[in-house]
Amino acid sequence: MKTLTIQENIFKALSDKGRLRVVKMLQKKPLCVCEITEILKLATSTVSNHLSILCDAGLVIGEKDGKWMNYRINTEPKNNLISSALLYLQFILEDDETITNDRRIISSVDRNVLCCK
Amino acid sequence: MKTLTIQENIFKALSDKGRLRVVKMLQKKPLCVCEITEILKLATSTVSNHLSILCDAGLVIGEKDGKWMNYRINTEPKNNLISSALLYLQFILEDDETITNDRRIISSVDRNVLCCK
DNA sequence: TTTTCATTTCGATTTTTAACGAAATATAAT
DNA sequence: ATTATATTTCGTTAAAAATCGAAATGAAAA
Repeated sequence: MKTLTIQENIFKALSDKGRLRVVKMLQKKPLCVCEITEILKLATSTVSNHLSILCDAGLVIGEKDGKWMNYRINTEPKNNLISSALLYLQFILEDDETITNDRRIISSVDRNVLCCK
Repeated sequence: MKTLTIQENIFKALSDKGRLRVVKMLQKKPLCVCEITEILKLATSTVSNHLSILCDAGLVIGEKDGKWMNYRINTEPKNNLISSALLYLQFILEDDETITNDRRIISSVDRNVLCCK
């Protein structure tokens, strides 16, 4: 059976506060796991899992970029349910305190400094 | 603190398959708890809880109607995030098997027959 | 006013989801 | 080749959500 899968996945993917923050960050620029980890203050494995959920929902795309994985908003969604959801996500939460703060941080950090320990 | 509340509630509210089905049913006509219970095949208390979550999210309105509570889609949302979410919900899942079947049932049942035991 | 009945609230249980650290993987740098 | 490091996978634990039945509520019907 298993109907409703696509939409269910989209809403489920967005029902987590952290994942919503990730989407709103990626709207500004692609990010790697360690950058997102630094901002969300979660374990790397947790962030990686969140990203795979967003990818499964079709909202986000992950691409290898040298040492890193670059995650970005899916710009060519197969499904118009996904593209309309992404459109909706573009204009919500723009003035939210957490979102604007997250974006301020990502615009000022250097991946090479942030990720190397 | 507690930012992201409104949107979080909307997505959380829609992240449950049963609640999504309720919204899609209410798009066709207002329904009482026992009608929805009959279709979702869940306990009355569970359905009542789902409805309160949808109401809290601002997607649905509950109104006393004689013996019953009528639940309907919120037609005058205060928030444009809610109204745009409701707009989005109008055109998704229209050809989904579960949704069309739910709607077929609600259009053919009589509340007075269905609810009196 | 007593009964009936639709709905809600409550308490408990089960299921699902989030989170973590450790280990595995894979790739770039040395 | 070996080391370093970014990410993923795995196993476990903790937190949140869904579900139920029973009891409470409240309004309509008798």
